[in-house]
Amino acid sequence: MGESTSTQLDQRLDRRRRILDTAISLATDGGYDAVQMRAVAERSEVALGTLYRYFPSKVHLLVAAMQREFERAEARVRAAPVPGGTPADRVLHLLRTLSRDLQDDPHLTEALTRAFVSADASVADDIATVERLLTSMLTHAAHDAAPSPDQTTTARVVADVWLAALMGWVTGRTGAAEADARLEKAVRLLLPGPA
Amino acid sequence: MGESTSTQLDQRLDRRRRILDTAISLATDGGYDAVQMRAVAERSEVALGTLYRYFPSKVHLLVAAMQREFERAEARVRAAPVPGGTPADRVLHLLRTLSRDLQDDPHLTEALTRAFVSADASVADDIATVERLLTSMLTHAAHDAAPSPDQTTTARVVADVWLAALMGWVTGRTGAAEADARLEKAVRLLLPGPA
DNA sequence: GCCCGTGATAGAACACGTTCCTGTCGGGTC
DNA sequence: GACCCGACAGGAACGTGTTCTATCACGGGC
Repeated sequence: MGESTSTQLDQRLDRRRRILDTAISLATDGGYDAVQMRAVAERSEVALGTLYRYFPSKVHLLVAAMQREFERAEARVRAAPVPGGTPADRVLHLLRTLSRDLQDDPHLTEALTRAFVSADASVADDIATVERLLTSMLTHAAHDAAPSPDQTTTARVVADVWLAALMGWVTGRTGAAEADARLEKAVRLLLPGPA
Repeated sequence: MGESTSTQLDQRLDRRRRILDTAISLATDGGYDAVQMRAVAERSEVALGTLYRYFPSKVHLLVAAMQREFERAEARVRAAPVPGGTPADRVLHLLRTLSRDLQDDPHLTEALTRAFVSADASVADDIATVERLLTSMLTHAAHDAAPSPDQTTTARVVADVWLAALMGWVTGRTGAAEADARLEKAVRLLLPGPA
């Protein structure tokens, strides 16, 4: 019975993984609009109702996918120390790494960003998790030790600016270069670095 | 003929004004979801196709409404000098005024914010206009003279944080008080003020 | 006076997110 | 072994943003 229970759990986890994989794949190919719930269900070989049982909306699905991606990114960040002499340098290095990853998959970035910004109160928990992962990466890059409340606030401000830059880039309002420049400006204003 | 031409133009402008009024009214009552294109058309007494001729999408419509609201706000800001002894104080005063206006109409704020963040490349121009109005208000509050490029960048960063705070508030992720606190923190970090 | 193009109207039609219903199956209970 | 229950498959149905079609009204040029 222990075995059969774990098999059921395995099936459930496997379905969930397949769904998230499909969502990421469709998003990578065609962005937010290409992640159509019927298509996700078909390619994941689950019924539409089952998809909705696992993720109660398209936004939930994509934010969950974002969460998984961020967890992997955070693991990578934790694995190796962030290079750079000052907190500002290290944070910028981290942000540039993230930006590069994102720009490698523009459609995926567009899909996840659109989902993130169109999340409503019902997704607040998942959004909070993503926010925590991001600020955690930032404070880890800025300071080795546990961050002070003040440093956490600063990290959140940086995250805000990053989100806004991402939005500007996704909506074609600002080029990648300008987004980077604005981000650098903000970080140098906010974090200690060389004069 | 001069008269008839101007009559046609008047009709066009009047239709546009009616549509925007309706959108604002519906948004004020019920937020983003209540601004349904069929309802806007009916209450504005235009056909659905006409509505789409004037505004090619719901997002365009709401961003145009946002633009009109911001133009009015900017006129008010320009009309009287912003009180406060330091740039930081003045900017915070302005932001608090704006926040109060917004919190007076939470549904309208939700509607306009959702539209703003779900804008795609086809709305880039209107979005840019809104951004200009906002940064213009900010630099006007911070400095009397024409702003330097550096000051403009700072204003944009403040605008980014403001947008992020707005999103957090709209999505129910952060309370109004916390949003205000984060904004204050950011402004004091970014702008010159009392030590 | 007549014709034509332009923009308006009414309404059907379509796309996709979401909900709902019905039947089926596998696994635990007695 | 019979039974029951919860989860899933398959698919219809619904709501709303968006598009399309058919028709009409008006104002300017011949």
